[in-house]
Amino acid sequence: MPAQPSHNPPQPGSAALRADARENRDRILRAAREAYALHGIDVPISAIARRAGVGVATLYRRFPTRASLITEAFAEQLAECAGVLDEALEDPDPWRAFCSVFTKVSAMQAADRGFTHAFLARFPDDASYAGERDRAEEGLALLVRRAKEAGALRPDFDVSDVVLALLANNGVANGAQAESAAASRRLVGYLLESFRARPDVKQLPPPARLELDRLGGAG
Amino acid sequence: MPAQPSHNPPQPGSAALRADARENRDRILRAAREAYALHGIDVPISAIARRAGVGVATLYRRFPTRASLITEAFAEQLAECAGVLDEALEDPDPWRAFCSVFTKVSAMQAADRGFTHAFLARFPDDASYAGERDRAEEGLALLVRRAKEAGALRPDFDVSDVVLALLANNGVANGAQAESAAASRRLVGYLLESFRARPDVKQLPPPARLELDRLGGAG
DNA sequence: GGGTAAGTGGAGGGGTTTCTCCGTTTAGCT
DNA sequence: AGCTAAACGGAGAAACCCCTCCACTTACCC
Repeated sequence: MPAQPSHNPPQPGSAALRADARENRDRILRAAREAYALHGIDVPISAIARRAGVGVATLYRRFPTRASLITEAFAEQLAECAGVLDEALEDPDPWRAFCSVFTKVSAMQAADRGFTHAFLARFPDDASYAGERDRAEEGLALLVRRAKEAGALRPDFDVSDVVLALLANNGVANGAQAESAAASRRLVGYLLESFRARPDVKQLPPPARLELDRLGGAG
Repeated sequence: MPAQPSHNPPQPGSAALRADARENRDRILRAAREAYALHGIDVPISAIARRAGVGVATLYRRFPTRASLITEAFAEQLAECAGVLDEALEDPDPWRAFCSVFTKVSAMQAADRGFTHAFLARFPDDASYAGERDRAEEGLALLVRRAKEAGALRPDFDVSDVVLALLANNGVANGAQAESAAASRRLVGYLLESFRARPDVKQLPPPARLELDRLGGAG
């Protein structure tokens, strides 16, 4: 390693930063996550800077645009989602796997006001996440197919119904204020019950063409 | 009628207005409804004034605050909701009545982006709607009780689950952009199926304490 | 310790929004 | 037709927001 005088390990996103700058960067991300969880993504940049104890200029040097701060702040939770999916894909019981993903992601939505907006609406903007998104969609489709083949998930369930359910849960999570966790749990209970395969299936309205991108955020 | 020189009948909300003022008031309300339906309640006042062909000052004279314009603009749809409920209360089949209310209100939500926000969030602000709200809650409770007693609605259904379902549908309506109508129909289909009484009821998470007021809008 | 590039914070430009002030216009009664 | 109170519209004040510029400070290598 001849041309690398730096001796702090180059971590992704904060490589080759001076020690104080790195510290500030971390505090900004922490402050952003806290603020977004409490008040949603509409929190002004200045409020995040104040909470982090830095000036706005410092924030803007690390995160040149508002959207970049948002995507970075939620990268961790996005990874957690991917982990939930991976874990579920290893579960031998397809229905339990399906329930697990839906339940856990819904709980994350309910716990963090800004999560869904960042998760759904900011996805297409940043090309670096395109691969991860595709992988998630593939995994989800696999999960759904397995659950159907096992006879646990109703046959007319569409992959887009996952998005539908997440949007519905988002509406509850953002609308129910203090009760959002309990409300979300109950909605998930209802929805999982109707997703379950039954002998007397009734005709459903056709699925909507929902994509993970092209979704207008709410909240 | 000695002390009433006016000969235009005093209509609610626009009593004793000069002819041109009344005309403008109506055009403002029409413009507001159109704009809110298309773009949600975040549309700036100036855009509504422009669409109505009046100046901002004219708008502000009739509707002293932004919120007052919103409540007035949605008064009609609110009345439509009340009509839907009244109609359902006269239906001899309680389950059909229940489905009808949920389906129709959900369709209204999906058709009009700003509807829910105005409907839920603006309710408590204006005391004049308190009576109407109480009446709606009573009617809804009656509808739910009847449907349960008829053995059509599952026994552990809570009245707050109506709010839960409307919040969920709102999330879909606001998030699914162009597909919101189809998406909403499908969600309603799923939810109604899980609300229906069944022999093999599973334990649900407990209901959340949701009230029609105290709801943070998502919109 | 000293030099220097990297980092910092606050002031403010440019944009949007809600709401107000005030000089001008007009409906409607006589 | 003339008068007057009612209604009008546009400019702009006040409060936000996102983002940038620039004079000052500080970490880090020698």
